[in-house]
Amino acid sequence: MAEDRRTRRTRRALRDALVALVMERGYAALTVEDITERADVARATFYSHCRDKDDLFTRVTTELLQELGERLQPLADKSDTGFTGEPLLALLHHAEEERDLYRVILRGEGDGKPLRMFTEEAVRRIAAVFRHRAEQNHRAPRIDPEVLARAWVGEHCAVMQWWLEGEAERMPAEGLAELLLGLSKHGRYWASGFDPVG
Amino acid sequence: MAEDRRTRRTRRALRDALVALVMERGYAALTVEDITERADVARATFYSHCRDKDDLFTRVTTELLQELGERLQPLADKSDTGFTGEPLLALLHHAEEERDLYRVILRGEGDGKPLRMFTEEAVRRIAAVFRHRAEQNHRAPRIDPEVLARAWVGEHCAVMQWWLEGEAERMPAEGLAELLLGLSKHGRYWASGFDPVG
DNA sequence: ATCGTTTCCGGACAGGTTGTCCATTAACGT
DNA sequence: ACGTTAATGGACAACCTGTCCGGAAACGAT
Repeated sequence: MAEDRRTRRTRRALRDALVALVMERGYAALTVEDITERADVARATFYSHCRDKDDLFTRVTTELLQELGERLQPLADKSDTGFTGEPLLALLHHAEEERDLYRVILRGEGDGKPLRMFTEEAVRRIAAVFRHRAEQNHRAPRIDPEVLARAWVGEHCAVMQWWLEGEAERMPAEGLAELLLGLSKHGRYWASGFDPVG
Repeated sequence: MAEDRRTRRTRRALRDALVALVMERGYAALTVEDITERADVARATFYSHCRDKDDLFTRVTTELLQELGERLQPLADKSDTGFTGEPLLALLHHAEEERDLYRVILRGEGDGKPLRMFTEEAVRRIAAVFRHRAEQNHRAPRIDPEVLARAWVGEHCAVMQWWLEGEAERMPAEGLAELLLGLSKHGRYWASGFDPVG
């Protein structure tokens, strides 16, 4: 009643084939047949699982997001200050484990929907954090939490992408988390060793 | 000897048709024939100008980037502190004028190349600014200028996208420039009215 | 206004990809 | 072992692509 072993195998194979091939040739260049061939699955079978290429990518992204959510769940409750330290670190570790998939998503491969799903989800979470802060804080925020969240996500995605794309050995996740926290707290002027005048 | 009036007309028509149609239906759903039909140009003519759809989008993006560069050129020389105030404002005004094209690019439409062209160009410029600062500054930067630049671009693109996608009347470019400057200088903790503890 | 050149047109072409169908075979869970 | 469910392979029309061509039209320069 749970789930047929065959469907599990097929879906996994399609997922892996997709990620591998996008890394090799880029999403746009891929044919459904390329994917099924690599996955060692009949082309007709593909269509009994997904509407099309985009649909496959979307499903894979959804799975990833759900898995990430399950990891963040327990951590979000503990730290009331929001997305500091532990949750951020969990994200980075997850990205390291699923490196290729993260790379492919952050590059904006596909119709752009996967990246949009990822960022929108992130914006929702982070905006909630900023709003939460605003509540239990005396001062009103200087900038709309929604905008702040988009800024946060934009910066973090860009840096994460740089981190994941690096050829050489990567900086440890802990180091990157420190770096990002520093940026959030003090801004880029501070980070560049520059004294703001204005 | 300059350029044939016909080619100018054709290229412009193709460019406008592309932008309009991507806004309406999204890049992926477009056919070369859709574009030529909207542009009122024969399909064969399209191929005497561009290799394919992606090529057209790439060319359009190149033009935009060049135009932007020409506007930034004179300003970059004046302000030695780098990308503060005027150049940022010029960027925002340019984005406002070419709103739809900017939107389409920032959404990551196409094969993602246009967005990559845009961000890579931006990273180059901004990284140069951070390096320049590092030189004529006593303290060494706390974070690699390259990373700092990617963070800058990620944040700014995200906020710009939010700004350009807004349905209602937008905040004036001057206001947004202030906001972004504040983020660069003081970080998001400051912006959220939150006192960094660590 | 004419003339040589360049671009545009429109129609046709083969090749590849898509998404759907179906009858048959194989694997599954119980 | 049995009934059910999924995978297979092959065939199908529809569509889109990129390329080619001869003829018509627009161009810039004289």
